[in-house]
Amino acid sequence: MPIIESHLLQPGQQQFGQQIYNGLDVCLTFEIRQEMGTLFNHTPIIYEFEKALQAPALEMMLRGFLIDERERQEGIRLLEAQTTRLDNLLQAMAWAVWGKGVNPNSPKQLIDFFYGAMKLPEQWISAKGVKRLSTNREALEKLDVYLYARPLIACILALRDCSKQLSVLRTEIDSDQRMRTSYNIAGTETGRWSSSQSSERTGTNLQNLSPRLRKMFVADPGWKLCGIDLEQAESREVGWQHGILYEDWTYLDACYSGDLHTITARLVWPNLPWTGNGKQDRAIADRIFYREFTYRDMSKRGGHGTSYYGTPFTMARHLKVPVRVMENFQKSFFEAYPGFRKWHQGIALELQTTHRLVTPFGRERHFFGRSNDDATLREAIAYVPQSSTADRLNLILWRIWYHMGTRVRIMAQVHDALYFQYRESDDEAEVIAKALGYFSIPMEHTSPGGKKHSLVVPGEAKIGWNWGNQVTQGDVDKAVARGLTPPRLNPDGLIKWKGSDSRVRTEQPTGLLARIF
DNA sequence: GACCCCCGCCAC
DNA sequence: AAACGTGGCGGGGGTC
Repeated sequence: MPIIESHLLQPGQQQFGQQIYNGLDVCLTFEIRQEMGTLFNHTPIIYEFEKALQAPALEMMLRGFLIDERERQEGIRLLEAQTTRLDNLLQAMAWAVWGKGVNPNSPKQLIDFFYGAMKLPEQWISAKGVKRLSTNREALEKLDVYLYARPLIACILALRDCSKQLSVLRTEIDSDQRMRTSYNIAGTETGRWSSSQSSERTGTNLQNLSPRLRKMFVADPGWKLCGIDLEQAESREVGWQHGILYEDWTYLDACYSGDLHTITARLVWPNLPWTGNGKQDRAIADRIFYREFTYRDMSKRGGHGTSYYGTPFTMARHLKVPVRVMENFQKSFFEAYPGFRKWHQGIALELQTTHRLVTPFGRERHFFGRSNDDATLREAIAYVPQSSTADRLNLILWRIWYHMGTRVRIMAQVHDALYFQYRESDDEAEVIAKALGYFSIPMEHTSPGGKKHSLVVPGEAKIGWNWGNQVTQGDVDKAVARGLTPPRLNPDGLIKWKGSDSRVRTEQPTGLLARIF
């Protein structure tokens, strides 16, 4: 709260009032810093690390990401046309039902419409101990069995999807055609960054863009984009915990095997005719297990939830399979990887005793929730792998920023992936190899028997001229053959880096060269 | 009109 | 009884 109501002052005085306010604010920060000195009984390594991250974060925030205006306008045009078409349909149907229109983005109106006027069965959801009527996607999909509601539901879900995408496409960008975000380095419980609209109130969160919206983010003229993901980062951190704490290396070994999900499928369903041959076993894992789900699908989607103490009930809902199926899956999964039970119990014990966890990166977190509450336990179980992955990625980001200097420009951070651009005139293979070199973070462990183990999380690089994935004519043809809506061509999009790229940029961002040169 | 909460939904 | 974690944003719709 400003100590002087700024609207009561003249412009000159207003500035003075804000200076007083800012001055006092800085004093508070200073006092907190002094107190912190007495709190640390060790080198405040994470605090120093986060201070170091300010430089690359601020650089990204100042730089912004170039927007291809033509692509943005085209996206808006297509979505507006689709919205008009769908909304006309929806309103015509709504009038037929209750003699007036309905707003697909108003839960209140939809509750009146579906559960009142149409008398469909009410769909209740419960969250944080509160039950409420819902018209979210899951609720509407349950109403989809009523044939007369089906076209309405299809329209509403499609319209929500359109409006969600339009809001991102219409986000205000800065006058230099760049979208800027504000990264908050210390904004989460785990050490992940958060991202929100910029300090000028332009731009938006750049960490939750759906893939089809990413195409409008493009490399600067003369530059090319590289994105590097951490491969199975959280799973490997989980496997590492099982190993260093309980000497169970089964899960980490499965991660290293090259196909975690097929290995899991082998362990969970040992009586299938596995051969030990990678290709043949993959084919077996790709057989249908239940409805459209393959054994491998179950291992992949069920494994992640089970790792984080998901209940059979929730996971069954998520995968849309009977609870019984998930119960059997979990039982086998825990037998296949005994480290999970020990790890979950170990964390529960830690919550009861120290209320505190420390990650392999030295990040300490105190848990203030009730230590016998399942919700607290789930937070704690997720903490170490999620936090470690954040610190791992940010350490690599810092190294690339610090050591590669002006050769690269860091563009974005998305929790387990980073994006930078490099000059098209540069030696592409060398730049990427150098960046990948910074992904090495050695962690070693010697088992009681003397066997050495190490944690390795490789980086996987992609390259292109915009942030979308490449879409070729072949991809379009494939979609048409399957009767799907064909995706839009994107020859300049990201492709997996395999040592070279023979492409040439086909689309130059519009109206920019004149502005820059 | 400013402010706030709820809802739904996007990402990793 | 509750039901897998971490975030941020826009629209609706209420209050003041």
